[in-house]
Amino acid sequence: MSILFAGTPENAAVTLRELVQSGVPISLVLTRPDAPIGRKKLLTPSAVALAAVELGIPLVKSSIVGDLVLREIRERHIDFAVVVAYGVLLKHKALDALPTGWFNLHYSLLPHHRGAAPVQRALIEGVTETGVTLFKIDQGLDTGDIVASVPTRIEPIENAASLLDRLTGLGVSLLLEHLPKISSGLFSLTPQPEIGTSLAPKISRAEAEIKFSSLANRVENLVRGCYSEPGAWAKTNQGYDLKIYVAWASNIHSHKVGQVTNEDGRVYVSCADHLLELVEVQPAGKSRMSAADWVRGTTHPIVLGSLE
RNA sequence: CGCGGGGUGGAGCAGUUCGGUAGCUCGCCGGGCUCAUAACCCGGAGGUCGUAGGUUCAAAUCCUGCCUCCGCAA
Repeated sequence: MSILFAGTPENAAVTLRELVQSGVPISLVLTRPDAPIGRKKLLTPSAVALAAVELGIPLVKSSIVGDLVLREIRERHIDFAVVVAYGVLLKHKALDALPTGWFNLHYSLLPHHRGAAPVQRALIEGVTETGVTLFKIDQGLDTGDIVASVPTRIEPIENAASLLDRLTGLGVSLLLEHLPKISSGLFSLTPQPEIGTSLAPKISRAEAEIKFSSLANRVENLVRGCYSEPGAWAKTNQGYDLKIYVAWASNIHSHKVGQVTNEDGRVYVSCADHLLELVEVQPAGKSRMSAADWVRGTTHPIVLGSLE
């Protein structure tokens, strides 16, 4: 038995480590190539690449599953692949290269939230339930037949980062339960429902801009969904952008939209209906800080949002 | 050489344009008022102003190099 693991970001690396620790026979790891990161454009290996090296597992870095990669796969007699946030769409040539197929762990209850940002979208939309789905990859975007899934309730305090952490754990359990079945061929495939499909593309910076003319809990959802990347943000009347990392909708009636007020040591910004309490923010060019600290240092009244 | 903003007592900032012995809002310590308090009053400690050099009678402030944190863009 020989399994390929394909993935790129941190939660995929966590999954890889857990699987290996539990004795899953992973004989090859596939990840995206080193990418330039940050202002200095330092070529940085992916989290999965680092994990593979650490675990001593053969590693292939490629964003194209072409002949070179497929040769590696054949040489190692890979039976099937587990894909967790690899970030590359597979063509049929690649899909056909494995006898049993490629299986993707997706962080939503398919067919909801197909695409790159299922966790963030679920939070932004304010749904109360999501989950993890294991499915066999076909040529579509997260459209393959389902092996298994597990639902979970979204807690009111969760953000994209903490929810992803939790889903990662659920995903590992789901894999540990079903990989043996896939190995032995004792699994069944269920086509995804045709109704209820939705797409969850990556969150753009433009989408992460807060409109304080919307309801406070909608803004809160955006803040939670955008944590910590890309980070919900707004323009200030001081000329710089402010990222808002943690904020909670209150039931206090709002004043003038976008106006920042300081009451009883708490910092609020007015939305359409209620005040949103700001907890943790980051002015452009500064480090993250508590909203109280941010307000303490300001010398003029602050208004958030585009001044139109 | 992609664009840009910072580094000032424990925290967040002002002061830098027009050099001249460090300020604000908090926190902390002590005391007071109070049934009590995160409220109020009085007092106190705490800073080589990132770092190295230069200009000057005098540098947080002007000039040069370096370190470092961060936003945008990729």
